[in-house]
Amino acid sequence: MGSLEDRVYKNLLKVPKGRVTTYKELADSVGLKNGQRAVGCMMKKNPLPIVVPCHRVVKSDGSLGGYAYGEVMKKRLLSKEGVVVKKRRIENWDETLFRF
DNA sequence: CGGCTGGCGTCGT
DNA sequence: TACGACGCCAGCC
Repeated sequence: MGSLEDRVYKNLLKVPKGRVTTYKELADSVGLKNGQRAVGCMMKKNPLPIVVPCHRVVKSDGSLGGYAYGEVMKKRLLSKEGVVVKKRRIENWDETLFRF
């Protein structure tokens, strides 16, 4: 507890369904100014895939980015939560993006 | 302990 | 708007 990854996961849990956050925002929220890739690594290593919704983490330009279980699955999961994804791009970006 | 890779970001072309 | 190059931080070999 208290480790970097734990803080990342905890912050990610704050993101409600139907909203998403970005690697940048998440990294910044834990004190890392340029830890976007580091966050990606943590998501990839995600020890609690069910509890931690890594599919709600997308790129800053509105594209979904990658996903350990495939981008298709990521898109499906997001769509199920109400996030509209149009050709690898999230619609209503400012409405969908959750800010800490 | 050194080097490479990766679910990325930002800037320049 | 799309693509390429460089930079960043945390793991893995």
